[in-house]
Amino acid sequence: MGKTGPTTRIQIKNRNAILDAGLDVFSQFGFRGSTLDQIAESAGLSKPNLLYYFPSKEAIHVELLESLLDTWLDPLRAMNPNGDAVSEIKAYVNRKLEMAREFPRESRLFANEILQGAPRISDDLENGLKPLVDEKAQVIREWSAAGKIADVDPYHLIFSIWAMTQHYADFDVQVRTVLSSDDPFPGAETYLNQLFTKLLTP
Amino acid sequence: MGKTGPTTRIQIKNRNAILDAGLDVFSQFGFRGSTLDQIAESAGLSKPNLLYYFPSKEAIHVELLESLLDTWLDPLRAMNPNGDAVSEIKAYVNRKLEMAREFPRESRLFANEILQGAPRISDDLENGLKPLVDEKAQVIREWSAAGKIADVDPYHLIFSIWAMTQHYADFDVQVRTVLSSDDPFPGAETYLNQLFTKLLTP
DNA sequence: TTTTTGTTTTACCATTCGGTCAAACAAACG
DNA sequence: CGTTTGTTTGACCGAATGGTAAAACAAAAA
Repeated sequence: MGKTGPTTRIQIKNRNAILDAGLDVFSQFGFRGSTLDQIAESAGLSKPNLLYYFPSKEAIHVELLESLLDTWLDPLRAMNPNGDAVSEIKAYVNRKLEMAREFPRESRLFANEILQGAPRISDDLENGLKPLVDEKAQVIREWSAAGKIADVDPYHLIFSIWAMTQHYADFDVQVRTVLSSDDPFPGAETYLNQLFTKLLTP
Repeated sequence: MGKTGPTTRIQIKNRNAILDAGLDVFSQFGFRGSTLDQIAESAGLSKPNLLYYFPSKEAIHVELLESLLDTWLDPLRAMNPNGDAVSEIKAYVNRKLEMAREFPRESRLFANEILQGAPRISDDLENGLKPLVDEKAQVIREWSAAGKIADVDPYHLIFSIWAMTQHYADFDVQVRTVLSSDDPFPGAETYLNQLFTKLLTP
């Protein structure tokens, strides 16, 4: 794969297989705990073949993280400053909860990276996540000032949304142990809607 | 160290140094991502010397986790069924937040283990954590039934307390990036007290 | 068909890993 | 003192790790 070749179908297929396998493995063991052999086997390729598509273990990890952070922030981006304040925030909560259910591996990949000090995406946090959060925090602050929602710290509000929704993906094992493996998501949705209704209603 | 020797001062000192170093390293890289050399260096010992006090890498990890889970659950145990319902729950929240501030390494060690599927403490979750949570959930349910707090799902209430308090330890890097390295804990305490007051007041 | 381009495999390498062993060293005790 | 007990070290081992080289193989273009 010298230069930026023509990108054959087989390349697309194998790169996707590798990224999917990498997501499986990295999200479970973190970067340092994952091995190329694991990823290769999970992708159905030999290790040298895998390294034909990606130059290194780190390259797979970085590509996963960067493409992730974008989609991960989509629900927050979608929060509409001109919509109904309480509904917008609750819709954001529900979208985040939906992502925790649909993409638990992505959530855990991200959690692993942050837990370990975000060595590979601290720049993206600073340049991608922070400005967006600042912008949306300002929107929330204005909603508060206008009396459309209760007066809450917008940053900690956002943190609490992240924490409670991602908890169901990241701490899945613990949650299911406590709930005896019932599907936690229906109950979580009810609880979170109740919680944010009470918190935000002015 | 054959048998259960007399436990000299030097043993106590070195075992503690190893456990502290293990906590440092494991909490940052997870079990598989940590190496004995890292732990040994951090403890100021040679690797063979370290293995004179602990039979294996896993033994250090298990000892850390098991001694942790107990103290980790202390704040929940301390929730008094005969106290004032709202105050008891809010006191629990504050104790948990305090632990996240005082013992972030322990929080991250635990988070790492759960993230990776809790391979080494799933038994303790089942036999230690779950019964306690069941017991306290029952207490909360009775508080709800007696009209002392609002009607909330007790399990998801507990999950949300865990999620929001531990978030400040586990996602410390992200939180500090967003807040530009202000100490997040004072704001967190205010926010969480506000949140749980609104949620729980009947 | 030949040639070129793209793909996969086999064999391999240097380093790091968890862990062992025996010998050296230190402390305490008689 | 000498001996016993407890502690530390240096040398080492087999397995796993991330990664490479070159050749074999496949597909398509000429």
